Amino acid sequence: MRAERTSAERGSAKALTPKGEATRRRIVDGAARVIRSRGVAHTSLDDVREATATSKSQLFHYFPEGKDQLLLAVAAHEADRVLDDQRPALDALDDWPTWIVWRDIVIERYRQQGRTCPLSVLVTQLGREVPEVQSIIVHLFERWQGAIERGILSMQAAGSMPASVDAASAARALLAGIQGGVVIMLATGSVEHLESAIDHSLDALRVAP
Amino acid sequence: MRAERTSAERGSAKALTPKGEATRRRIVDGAARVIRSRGVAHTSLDDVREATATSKSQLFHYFPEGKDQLLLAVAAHEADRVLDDQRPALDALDDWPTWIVWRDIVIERYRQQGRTCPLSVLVTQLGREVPEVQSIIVHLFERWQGAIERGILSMQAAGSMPASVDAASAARALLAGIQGGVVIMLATGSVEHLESAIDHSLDALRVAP
DNA sequence: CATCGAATGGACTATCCGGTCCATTTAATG
DNA sequence: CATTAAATGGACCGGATAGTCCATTCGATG
Repeated sequence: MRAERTSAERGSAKALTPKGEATRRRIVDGAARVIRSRGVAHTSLDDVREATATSKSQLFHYFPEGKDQLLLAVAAHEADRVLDDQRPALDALDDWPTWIVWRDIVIERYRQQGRTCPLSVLVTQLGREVPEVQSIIVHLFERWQGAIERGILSMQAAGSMPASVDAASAARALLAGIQGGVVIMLATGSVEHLESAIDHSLDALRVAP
Repeated sequence: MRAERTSAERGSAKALTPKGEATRRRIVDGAARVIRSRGVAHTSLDDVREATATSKSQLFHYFPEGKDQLLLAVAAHEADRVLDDQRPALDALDDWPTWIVWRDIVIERYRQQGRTCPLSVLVTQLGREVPEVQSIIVHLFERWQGAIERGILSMQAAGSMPASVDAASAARALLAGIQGGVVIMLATGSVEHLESAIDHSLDALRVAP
């Protein structure tokens, strides 16, 4: 249970052969799949074992610190997915059409995801006694907000967004709106709030005619 | 595990004597306290038993459907707390000073709450196989958003907020911003996003001078 | 082909914990 | 004071599951 060693994440793993790496990947992918469909709380290591055609010893061979370490790897995997799903628009918010495309991608992505948020579920499961989980989320938010902020600055430079607004603060507000929209969607099943949140933020970024 | 009966919540309980009600309340309060400090995932019925000076049979006497039913009661309890903590300002958003007071209350409340959100943790734990948990959250959001919307309408009627904005949509965006601000705070420990979200929403509601 | 470490298989253990059961005490009511 | 139902105490059970251990196979390298 306890995660004593603070590293053991990406780099320092011990001599993985290509075959080993493939197996490790298969485990993480499979675990992510199972968790997405069933929820962490109802996913046992045996479920993962079965879904990935591996044995118990393999699970502990690749994740010697146990289940928490595996869940951490899954969380990192899911966090990457979140941003990947928004690309390439997220990295090219340089004109209004791209902003609208991005808006639609985000809304559609979460509409499809529906009532489950693998990431939130993993995070609350691992809880604060596993500090690495927070770094994953913080890092995700930083990258996400950074991309938005870069977009705003780029638009301001082009005169397409008002120079009067503080890009960093606006990016924070927009990111918060998205997160909240998703949270509310998890309960209500509707993206209505997500849409309102993004649209209100974007409205505030339109230049006065 | 299964919660077959859809009621068994507030009303229909079977003949509780004053003493019984007191015990039941003690259990819910105590469970909420333990969960807040330790997280659901690491709270067993024995922990609750110990913290509330009760016996196993009492737990099942008051919550015959088991742990899920108890967690549900705790969730309802925590949801009520959320709104209560914002009163009376939340119900009197009729002038700008009250809006600012409310804003400060919300931010301060969550600043103090810090990195734990008992409600989110309960909800993700119970998951979708317990439908009642969603009603609790949806109901919370409805009441919360309703109060905000009433405030906006009241301000518009007084000419203190622009009549051009759609009160319902603005309330949705503001609520989403708050939720997202809290979510981000859970990861980063900072209320910066919460502040940005609320302030940007309020800025959009100021009448042009 | 021999060797050695990585990769794999799967039985087994230890333990935690939700839930059951029955015995006992408390308290309200006639 | 007798009766009855609610309230309480706590031992016990059964299942689930994280983690261990050792034996076996695979594959690269000399």
